[in-house]
Amino acid sequence: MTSSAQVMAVCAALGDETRWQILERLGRGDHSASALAEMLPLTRQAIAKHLAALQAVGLVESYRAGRELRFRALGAQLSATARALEEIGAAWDRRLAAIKTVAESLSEQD
Amino acid sequence: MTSSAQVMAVCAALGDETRWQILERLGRGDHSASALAEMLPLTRQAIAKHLAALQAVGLVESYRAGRELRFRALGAQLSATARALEEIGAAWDRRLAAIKTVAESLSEQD
DNA sequence: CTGATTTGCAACCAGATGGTTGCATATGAT
DNA sequence: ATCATATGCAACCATCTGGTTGCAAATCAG
Repeated sequence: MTSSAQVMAVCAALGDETRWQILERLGRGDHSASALAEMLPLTRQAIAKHLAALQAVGLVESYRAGRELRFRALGAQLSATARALEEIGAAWDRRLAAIKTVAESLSEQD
Repeated sequence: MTSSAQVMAVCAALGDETRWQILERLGRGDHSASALAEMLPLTRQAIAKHLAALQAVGLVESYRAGRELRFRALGAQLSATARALEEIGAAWDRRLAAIKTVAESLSEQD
């Protein structure tokens, strides 16, 4: 189950340009904070903070490789969040469709 | 088409507790900023700002009803964002699966 | 017209957040 | 052992952002 608070937290993590740039790189290959710092116009520490934020909501996981700590993008969390949003959106649309139906049945009095 | 920047903007809008509370109310019925202010422990102006943010990314739309301005939750934008995230998540998982396959074929040398 | 209600706008404030620099610590290679 | 490289931690800073108050303007009702 994906709680409502979890969905919000993941969205908050995804609501940042820099974090998306990091995720785009990680989506194509694992990298350490230092490696990412060489690809992006940012300090390693700034990137480390973003990676921590992403890891906190399960969008990324880390593993040691020698003396470096590599990060990997996790599709599972993203997909779970997507499904939760899809459901909520569908519920909103169902409500609107129901209202429209009522409006149409009322206008049948013409 | 849903651009990458759009997805980020929608996520940013969804990354806020108060905004979710507003959306939850709007998901069950249309309301004006003033009406929402009576349901939530917030000033009307605070709510108006949030509604503007939600409207800016297409999660909500407004219409006049007499002297009040009512807001309605739009499922379409939420669903579109969900599909975009789902695709990205799937791409990440495909990459991981491919790597795993390579690893397995290498270990067949035992 | 008058009064009540609702929206709209601007200024202001405190705390969160994205980013930096600097230094300490750990680990791999020679 | 030594040197280079990578991570970890803390302090600090500027800006963004969520929220407030106050007031003006528009609109419906009597």
